[in-house]
Amino acid sequence: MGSDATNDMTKNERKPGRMSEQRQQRIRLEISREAARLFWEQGVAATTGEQIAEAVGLSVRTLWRYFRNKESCVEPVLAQDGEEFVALLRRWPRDVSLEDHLMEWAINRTKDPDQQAFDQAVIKMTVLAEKEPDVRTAWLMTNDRIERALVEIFADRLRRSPDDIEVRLHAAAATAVVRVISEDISAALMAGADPTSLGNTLGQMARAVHTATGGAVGDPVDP
Amino acid sequence: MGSDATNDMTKNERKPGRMSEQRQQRIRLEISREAARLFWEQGVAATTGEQIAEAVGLSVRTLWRYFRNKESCVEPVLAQDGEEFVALLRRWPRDVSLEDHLMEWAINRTKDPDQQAFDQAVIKMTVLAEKEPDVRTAWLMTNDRIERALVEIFADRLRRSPDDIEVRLHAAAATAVVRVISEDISAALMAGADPTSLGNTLGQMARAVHTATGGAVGDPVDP
DNA sequence: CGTTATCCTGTCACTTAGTGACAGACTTTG
DNA sequence: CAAAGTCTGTCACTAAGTGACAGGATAACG
Repeated sequence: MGSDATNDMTKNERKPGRMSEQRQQRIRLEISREAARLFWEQGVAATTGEQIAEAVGLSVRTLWRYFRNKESCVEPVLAQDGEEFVALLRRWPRDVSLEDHLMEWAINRTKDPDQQAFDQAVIKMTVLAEKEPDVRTAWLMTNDRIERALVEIFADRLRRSPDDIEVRLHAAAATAVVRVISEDISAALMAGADPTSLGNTLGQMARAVHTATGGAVGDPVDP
Repeated sequence: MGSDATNDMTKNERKPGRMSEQRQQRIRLEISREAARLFWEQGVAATTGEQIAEAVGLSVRTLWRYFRNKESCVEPVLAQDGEEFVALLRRWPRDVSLEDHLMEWAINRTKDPDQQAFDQAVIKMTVLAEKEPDVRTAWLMTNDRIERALVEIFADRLRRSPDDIEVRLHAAAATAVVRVISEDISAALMAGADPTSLGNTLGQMARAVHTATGGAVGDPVDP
């Protein structure tokens, strides 16, 4: 007695037949890419779940096991940049300003060709989100998740509670301005703008976050 | 020639059998109330379109003519407070601060009992939006529309273009903080908080908007 | 390497969401 | 009242999404 069997692992309980988290995500992303392609080519309404499933090589039933509805199929693609941004903020050193941190990242950033092709899909979906309501809901849900992540990150950085209303306000405002700038950049790139001016837009993001949080987030803080 | 017949009205083209805009909105609101009630009582998934239609006394076909899908049925209820807020901002005099304007409105506000019962539904849906993904998408879409309205309002007040990125950033940040405060208030009221402290929260909103816009929106501006 | 416990997946049958077409009731303008 | 156009319900239909079950795949363990 006193020992809960099969429960003594510290974390990450991997059971016999379960497939790796990584592989799950890969499949979700694969589905998302195809869904994004089809949505772009023929519109959301004209694209059926069957088409998406077929494009990926899955049964329709399995598709609905990975995504609860058609719109959410594009979320992994839409979340791409946001996740990267959130991951970047998690590594944000306390003694560095946001602008410097983003800039340094922009410089060290590697751009493999596969990634670039993928970025194209992200841009397309972000632009599509302006017009297609179903894609827009997916886009807004994605940003909602980013906001929740930022609450944690900001709380940590400001040494405040994630329940603190001010922290939540800062996270919401920051997410909102980052979203708008993303939309703006996507629209510009789609219109054929020069991508080399991207370093500038990261600075713009940093400044926008600083402004939208009333200066609370962006400057270095004491360790 | 040179005269496009049936097109010479200045605006508001009313055609023979068309019913008034007002009546349309009333029906939408009626549907929304019933949908909100059912969603609250039994959850979204367990509520069918047929149930909503029956509760209102419409055929299912007609229900789908008023709303393109199930989630969006609650949008009119969720939009209630937001629309009021937007209407309030439209009447915001240039020589008055946001805080003063909101406060004055709070004082002159009449509270008839039917309205109060309705507010209860708004609060319930706002709280429900925290957990139920389908209601959350509706809530986010509602706030997205508010944001677009704020772009126009801010552009007008700041005498800038609605396409100006800064104006859009201000609108996005402002909408975001107002949304978070709304969620906070709703949660508090649902938990049984005293509604008389509401005057204070309007001040909080005004200050949050001022902060989130970097001080650009909130102060009086010259006429 | 084989066993075993657990999963992931496909098939099938099913309910619900949502749409197109058409006919009749209704409503506003003249 | 007449005319023109809209709103609504009925019917038939497609597509979205789920529950149940059986077989194949997979990771842990010996």
